[in-house]
Amino acid sequence: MPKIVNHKLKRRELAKAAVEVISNIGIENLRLVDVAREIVATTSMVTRYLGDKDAVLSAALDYVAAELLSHEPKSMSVVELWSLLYEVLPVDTYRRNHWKVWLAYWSRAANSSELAKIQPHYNDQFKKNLLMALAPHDLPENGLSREEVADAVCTTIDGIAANATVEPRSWSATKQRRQLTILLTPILGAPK
Amino acid sequence: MPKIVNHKLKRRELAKAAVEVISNIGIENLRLVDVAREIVATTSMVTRYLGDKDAVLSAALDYVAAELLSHEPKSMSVVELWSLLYEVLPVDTYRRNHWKVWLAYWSRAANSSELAKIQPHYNDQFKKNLLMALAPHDLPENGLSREEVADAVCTTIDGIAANATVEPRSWSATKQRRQLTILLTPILGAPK
Amino acid sequence: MPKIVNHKLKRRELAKAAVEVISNIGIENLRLVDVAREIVATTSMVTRYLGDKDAVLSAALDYVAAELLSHEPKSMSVVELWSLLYEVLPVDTYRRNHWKVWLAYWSRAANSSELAKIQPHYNDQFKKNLLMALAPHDLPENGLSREEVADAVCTTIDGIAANATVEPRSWSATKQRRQLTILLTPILGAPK
Amino acid sequence: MPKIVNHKLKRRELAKAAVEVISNIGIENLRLVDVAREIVATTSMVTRYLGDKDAVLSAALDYVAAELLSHEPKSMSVVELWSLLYEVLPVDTYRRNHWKVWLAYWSRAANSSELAKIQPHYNDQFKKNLLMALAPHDLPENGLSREEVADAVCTTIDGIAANATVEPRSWSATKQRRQLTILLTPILGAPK
DNA sequence: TATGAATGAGCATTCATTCAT
DNA sequence: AATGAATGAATGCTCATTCAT
Repeated sequence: MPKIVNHKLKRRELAKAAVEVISNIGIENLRLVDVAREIVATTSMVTRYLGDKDAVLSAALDYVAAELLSHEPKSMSVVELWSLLYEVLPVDTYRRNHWKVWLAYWSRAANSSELAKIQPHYNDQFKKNLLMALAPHDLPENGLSREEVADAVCTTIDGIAANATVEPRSWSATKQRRQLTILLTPILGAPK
Repeated sequence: MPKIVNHKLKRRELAKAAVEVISNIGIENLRLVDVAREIVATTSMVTRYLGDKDAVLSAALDYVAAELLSHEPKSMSVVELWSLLYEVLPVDTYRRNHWKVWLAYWSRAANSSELAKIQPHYNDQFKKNLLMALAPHDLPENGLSREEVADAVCTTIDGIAANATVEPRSWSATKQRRQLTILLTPILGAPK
Repeated sequence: MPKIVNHKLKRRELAKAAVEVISNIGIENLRLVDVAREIVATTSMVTRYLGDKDAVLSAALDYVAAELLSHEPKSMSVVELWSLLYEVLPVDTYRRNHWKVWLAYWSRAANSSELAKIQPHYNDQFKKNLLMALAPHDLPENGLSREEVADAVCTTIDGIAANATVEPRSWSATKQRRQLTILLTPILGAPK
Repeated sequence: MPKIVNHKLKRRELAKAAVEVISNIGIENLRLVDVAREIVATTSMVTRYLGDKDAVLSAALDYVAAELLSHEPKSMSVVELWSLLYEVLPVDTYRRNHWKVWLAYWSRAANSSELAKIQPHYNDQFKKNLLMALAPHDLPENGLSREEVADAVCTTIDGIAANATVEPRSWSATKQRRQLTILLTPILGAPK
């Protein structure tokens, strides 16, 4: 009987390698062979387990999104909520690398209806988790629907992340958190 | 006798073509020859006047940024300020195309210190204009520095634009403006 | 205890699958894995039972030739003879698929002495059957040897089949039979 | 000003090279680089002037068809007509090589509607020339339409050529001509 | 200055074959 | 006997770049 491999695991391993490569050299320079070398595999294995170049980006996105969505959906205190949001920002190399994958995705998705289909899936999930977290809280009286609040959170995070990923020098962790606080306090209530 | 060409004009013409191509097929698929064909020129002219692929992107970005910065820096009424911000959003195909260039830029700039140098230049200019516009106004009492206010504006616009460009279907012009209003009213004061 | 398989049967099964694939996608696009999938087997089984690509084509040819030669060699009436010839033509999808295998064979055999060896074997058999069928009949007085008659029959069938397989639209069953009748009546005598 | 090349001529030169390669190693083994080497060019030139692999076959077919159709369409004596038909057969290496291209075409055209479109074009032209050649003659009284006569000629030639190309050893020039005579005399009248 | 022919490195992709189990 | 994982050579095709005119 032949060797049996865990496909899911292999895919995950290769997806992680893809994240590494994309964040290091960028999607535009990504060669399948780079992804392969990252884990000492062959190009053929990349195409076998992940597929073509767009599929590689897809898998990479899936990998980083999984992390964003890794926390259990549950109601949480205001303090927990804010710390969750702070954690998502590209405040260190690790997070920044993940955001680079998002930027790469945005760029390609803008011209690929196939890829564009993917983001809503993750976004919806993230917003659903968010709404669950907010569930028990009284939000400031500002006449916003919960849906609008969720969108505002996503928007703000994306805006900060885009800038901070491209210009990490001028967007310190402190500055990122400060901006998040400025924009979302009126909507979520102060982090306190 | 050599033909005399207006370099500046030729560059601009080619840069516009580059914007067209990037927004149509994406930076990752852009070939120099596509840019050339857009205005019935040759590849050689693209490299002569613009340079390599990164330079083409640079020129395209310059072209779309020029529009953002086209309005005269001057103080303006609150109404004027808000309408300026509304106009920047990717609410129609034309604007969306311009934002696609920004997304392409973010993606590559995240891995090219050369390209990363460019954005701050435009951002600073935009923020300077913004501060000049805000100059005579009393902002809401919220303890923010003018610098922070300007950053918040940029951040919000970028966040909305990123989402709306990738998913134009679910981000109507109305929804974009509503989000902008929600996030910036506490900071700039109500548009009214 | 090793599983006992009927080699002959397995070969036949795979050969049939090869015919299917060749007539569907063409020999030039045929991948061993396609043949395998056709009967839910593995590539390894194809190579084990049939061999490499040329061997696969060989087996496919053998499969379709077997059908041509399936009728018992025997003397037959003129009516029977003509109906046999009519049946060989690519008048329906099934027959056309078989002829596609012959066309594929011709193409490769023209440059492979190995493959070229095969056809004479089938042709001789077919002609022998034909001569046996003709045995009791008085052919038209035209001074042809029996060998030449047999060649003429083969030639005519091949010529019609080549055209009708490539352009089924303009070669209806009626037209094929008509052409056969036109060309062979002077040689075999009228069908009726 | 750059060097200007005669595209038509270059295409023709490359098409000839393609014919050479196809007849030497077969379409299934044809690599673009082989075609290129044949005339000391590069792969890029092949794709530039001819296109992809199917286009190469197309061009090769066009080249050999041009020869078949090279004679001026005109009415001719019976003797001239027969000698024209004799000349078309694969009686020598040169002609056989051309027929190999047709066999390669048949094989692929059977599964490519794109390629299948091509043959009728040449066939119609050939038949038109044929009809013009036949115009002044009284054909044998056999109740055939001129169209049917033309088809019978094509069919016979194709049938002989297919066999003679695959098995040149057993299909001498004499045998080919003899077969042609046998089959077409009742239709066209004796060659004499 | 401008053209476009020619180059050739680069890369994704395909697929027969090998081999461990 | 059979599986299927892994390999890696092979190759079509792309495209920036060079260069002669």
